[in-house]
Amino acid sequence: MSTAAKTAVNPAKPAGKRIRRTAEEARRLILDAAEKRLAQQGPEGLRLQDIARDIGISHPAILHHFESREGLVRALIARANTQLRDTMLTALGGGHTNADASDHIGHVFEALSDRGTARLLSWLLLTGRATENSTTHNIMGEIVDALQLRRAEYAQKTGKPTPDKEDTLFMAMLTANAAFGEAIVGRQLAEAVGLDQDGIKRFRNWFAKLLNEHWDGVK
Amino acid sequence: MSTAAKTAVNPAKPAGKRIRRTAEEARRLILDAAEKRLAQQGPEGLRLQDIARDIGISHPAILHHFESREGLVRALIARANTQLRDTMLTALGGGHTNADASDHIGHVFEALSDRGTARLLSWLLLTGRATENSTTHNIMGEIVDALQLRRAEYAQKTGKPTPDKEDTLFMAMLTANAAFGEAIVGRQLAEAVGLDQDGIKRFRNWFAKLLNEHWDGVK
DNA sequence: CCAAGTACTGACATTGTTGTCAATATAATT
DNA sequence: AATTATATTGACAACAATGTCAGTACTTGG
Repeated sequence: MSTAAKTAVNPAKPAGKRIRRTAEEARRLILDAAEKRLAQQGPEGLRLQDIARDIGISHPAILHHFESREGLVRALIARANTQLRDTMLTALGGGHTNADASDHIGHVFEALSDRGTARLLSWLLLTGRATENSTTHNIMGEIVDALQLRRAEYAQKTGKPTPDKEDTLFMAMLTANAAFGEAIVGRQLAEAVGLDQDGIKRFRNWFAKLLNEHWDGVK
Repeated sequence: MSTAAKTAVNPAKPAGKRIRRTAEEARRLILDAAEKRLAQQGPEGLRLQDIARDIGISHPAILHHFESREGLVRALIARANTQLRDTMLTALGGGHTNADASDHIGHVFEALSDRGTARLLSWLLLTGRATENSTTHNIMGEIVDALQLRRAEYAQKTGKPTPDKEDTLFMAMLTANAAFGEAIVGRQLAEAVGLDQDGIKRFRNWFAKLLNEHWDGVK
């Protein structure tokens, strides 16, 4: 009986200007927006509709580029990982041939805690999603190796014995832990004890110095 | 009109044994289950139906005890905070009159990273829910004060000058950051570099020793 | 043993979010 | 200019999660 007249949609289609990006551009835009929301509002702020609204597109567009929400998350993980590795390696590698290692560790520290990278990765780890990802594996290994190399050079130059590799590993681990911790509780903690931005800077310097002392003075 | 015959529900009510707890017991049970799920599966694992299923009740029961999901979360925050403070203060206060401060810091470290407390708090911080809570405020302040006191005593006993309070603050901050970091990335990092449980223990000892050296050797 | 209070449940309402689909607009190519 | 490819959209479908409600069963106090 009343089966018909259901296909009629909207007779008036005024037609609008539509921004059309390249797939790559669109993906980048979406990932940026997603990352921002994640860093600002935490895990529960990752809703397709919100992200879409943030950049003025419709949410199916996101689905078009990433298949599913899960796909978006995966892409987010992948990008965060490569970004992290790049930042880390340049922080360790480029130019600073003469600087000591605690300086390098400081760079690693900043690479981790700056931007939302650490927060993002923290969430991924909290949700248990980054388990299968082996990138962390390689990163940590590379860093420790690089550090150990520098320490060996430094030790030879100053005539001291080459430090134990586990000691280097622990320095790197402490740095990573502290950096992640700062990314999460840093702001809270800082304002809890009345530290301003400059105080945080002093803290980082203090930490670098602590590592330096240890670097020089290890048995 | 077919308005009637809609009130008829289930004619057969076999009646079943029903477990009835005291309100307090029920609340504790629910909070435990919620905490467990949060620690295991992260933020997205906090669904009323799941929690209810875990302990064999219906999800409206949870709502009955906590008003709303938000109420449950609040209760979770409150309990985590008091638990944390209690653990911290006993770790700092009781009995260890002669132990040095890095030992105390070790206790704080473990109090934070043991159980799921740090993970739980991390999630709360990541979602920005613990902002208004002033407990962190007091905790951190108390700890730093207590530490500073011990350092002053220690300094006087060994004839050294009383160390700067900011130095103590930074030691506490580093410890907190590292503990939180370890709670989140610790396991990942450890297995990434091939550290077993014993290795993690060695790392903690190493860290305590590092703080000890600094404690003694500060200018 | 009766009554009152309340922990608890099943069914339903409501809302919000992901995902699907056909249609449309825009850029690139011929 | 016409054709092809695809980025984009609005409307709808499907589902999941919180919340509501009337009614049920257990405990306690008289």
